[in-house]
Amino acid sequence: MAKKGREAEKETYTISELAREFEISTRSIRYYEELGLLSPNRTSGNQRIFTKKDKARLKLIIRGKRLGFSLNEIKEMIEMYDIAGETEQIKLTLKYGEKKLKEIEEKIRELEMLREDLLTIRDILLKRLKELEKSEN
Amino acid sequence: MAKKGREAEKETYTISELAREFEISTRSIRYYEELGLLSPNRTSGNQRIFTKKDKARLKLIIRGKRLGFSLNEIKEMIEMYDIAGETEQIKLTLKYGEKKLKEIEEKIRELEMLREDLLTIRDILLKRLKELEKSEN
DNA sequence: CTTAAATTTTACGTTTACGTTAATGTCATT
DNA sequence: AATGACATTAACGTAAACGTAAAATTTAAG
Repeated sequence: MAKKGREAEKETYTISELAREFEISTRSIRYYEELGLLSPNRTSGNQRIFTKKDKARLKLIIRGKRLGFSLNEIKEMIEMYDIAGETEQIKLTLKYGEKKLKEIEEKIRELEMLREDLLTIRDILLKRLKELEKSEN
Repeated sequence: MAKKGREAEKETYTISELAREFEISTRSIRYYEELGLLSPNRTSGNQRIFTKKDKARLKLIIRGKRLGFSLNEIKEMIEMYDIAGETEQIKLTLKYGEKKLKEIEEKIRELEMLREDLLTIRDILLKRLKELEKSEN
């Protein structure tokens, strides 16, 4: 395979590069590896090397966290990405995936309800504000 | 005011009734009160009595939790419901509300992305499954 | 009134998700 | 080969959100 014309974006990252980019600590990244959420390769000197895949995975972890999933739940979801296995395994994974999908859709619905609540409160406050400013004249 | 024809739904609840209904522990409910998220009245004997309002509030707390908000964030959001105060206070509250609204909308977007990811994985797994079942003949 | 079931406060324990040293090793540059 | 910046593991510490057990009321039912 011929080299691409221009330098490809960048193929690997150190732990601190990723930490900076995602605004988390290196400790967190190591902790995610400890729990099995990441498995970066190592240099001859035992330092972690993160590929684009690792980076994408980290992004997923962070997104999951922000959405209120525990690291354990995130791990289970991530394992879906790694299924290479047999029919039965795939079926189980699919079933689990459907469950997670429903949970996610439920979360979306709940967020939309919360959003409605806040919008209502905003309206109420805006009205009260108008009246107050009226009576200030 | 005349009484309604039929018994109204039920006006008050004990701590264990709410705990059962929401499938949480009484400890959690007491903890939420400790943090100031709830302020139920007491009987003459000092036991908590929860009104419908308290119940609605608890529901909000639980929803917030499921969506990945901390109890502290939830508290701040709940305080918006309680604003009776002056113009400046209302303006601050409105500003904070806009921020929260944006966060919520961002969460919705992220959940939708996660949903897309899972749907993609599902498709891939379904295809792989079909091929496996084909080759089993 | 008595008793069982429910509730209260107090207080220490636990889990999750990291923070924070400490002691040591690696990499890049001079 | 030495210096400084970055990395590694190990280990103890911490905040949030409860769990759990104990001892003392309170309430509901008989």
